[in-house]
Amino acid sequence: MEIRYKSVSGTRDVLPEEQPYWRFIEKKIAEITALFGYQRVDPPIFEETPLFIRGVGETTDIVEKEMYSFLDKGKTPLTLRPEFTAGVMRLYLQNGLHMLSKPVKLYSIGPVFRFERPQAGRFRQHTQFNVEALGEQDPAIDLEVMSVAWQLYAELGFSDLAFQLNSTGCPQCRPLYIERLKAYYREHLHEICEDCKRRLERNALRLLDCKVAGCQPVIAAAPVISEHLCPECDNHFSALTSYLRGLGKPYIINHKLVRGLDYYTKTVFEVWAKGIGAQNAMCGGGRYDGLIEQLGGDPTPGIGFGSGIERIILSMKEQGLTPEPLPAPRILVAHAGSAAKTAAIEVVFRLRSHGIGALMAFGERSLKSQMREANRLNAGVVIIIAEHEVEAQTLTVKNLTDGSQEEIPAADLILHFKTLGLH
RNA sequence: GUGGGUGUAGCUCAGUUGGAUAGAGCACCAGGUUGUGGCCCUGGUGGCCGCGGGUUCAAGUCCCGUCACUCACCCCA
Repeated sequence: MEIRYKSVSGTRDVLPEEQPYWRFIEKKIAEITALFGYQRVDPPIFEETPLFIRGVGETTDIVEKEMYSFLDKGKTPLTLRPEFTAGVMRLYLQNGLHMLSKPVKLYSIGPVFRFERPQAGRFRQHTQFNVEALGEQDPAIDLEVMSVAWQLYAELGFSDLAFQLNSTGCPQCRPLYIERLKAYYREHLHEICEDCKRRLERNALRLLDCKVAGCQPVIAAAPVISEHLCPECDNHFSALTSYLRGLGKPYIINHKLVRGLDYYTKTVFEVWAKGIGAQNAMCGGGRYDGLIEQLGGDPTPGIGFGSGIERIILSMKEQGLTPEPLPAPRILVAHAGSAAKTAAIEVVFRLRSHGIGALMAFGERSLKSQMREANRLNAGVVIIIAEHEVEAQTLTVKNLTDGSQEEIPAADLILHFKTLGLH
């Protein structure tokens, strides 16, 4: 066999063996969002390119070099969404959701696309669970949004979780802090790596999460943003942390936690996990109070997060967390002889029409082979039909768990299995 | 864009300092007496050894190139 076509770099196939993870996570998401009162929206996978340029930020890496952008046949510049937030904000404004009473609480789930070099826990197409709460500045909603993520991971079986938490300030206080940070770094220019020299001019906040060993002492002594917040941001942050303490949710204030996207203000947070390679964030998000106005709406606060499903699954596997199994038919119908095969087909369809899952043994193979198949498929019961059963108008029902078998009238088929509770 | 690692059966991998028809386990198929699974036994299907070039009497093995995958940096979920 010659493999002529293969999947595109950075994309992956989700095979049957991994499906239980996906169905389990989707089920938990549906339950938890319902519990918290979040409503699902599904924006399209592609939007006009300028939406993302404005929404994500012109100078971010995502916009500068990671977007899947193209012209359609009408020459309209389009882009496969690199994240959810911009599209959800567009959806919110265009459909008049901003006229609803606040907060408007929304979630989405689906693929996003970024042209990056793939590595462990990072793909060019990955799936995000995305939550947004719009129109509310109360720090209690920061807590609520974070708790959606928290509860999801907890119900999937994760333990010992802690939020990484920080505030990135607002347009009032952040620029002052950035100036302080830059001034500090200029005094230490000779001690930092080349990348940091570049960051100093392009994206100063990123200086704080450089991983080069030589830069660590400089980072450790750098000015800390939490000491440079304006009174409003400071109050917001301390209220949030007091709520977290009140609930007994562990959190770690991480002065080095910054977001790569321009729109974040005040609260930023991540949840870290093991088993996803050098990537540690299973979830990342924060507050973006200026974004909606920037996209043409009225000034509206907002907060949200994105969580990568593939990373959740990687981490579940790493930690040995198993999903619920998917339902599968427990009955296989085996047969020997052409009259028996016709009867077998009828039995399979009769079972299914009564909501009882059943599998047909295809082809004309030995009973032994069909029994092996039943075992492989994890069937609990095999119905055997051969010449004798056809003549006697009966069915042989074998229980694979204990090996017992009995012969029942063919007419009693449905009654028999309803009584067994196998449907 | 930069660096490291790896390319042998559907999957996980052996393959000794270059040497004969390229192997194992798993998976798949068949058989192990009349119409019956799991365990076990036997047999079978399945590989341009990533691709191209070079060195050599001889290349899966050595050299060069190339592509792919992978991990890490950058950045991010």
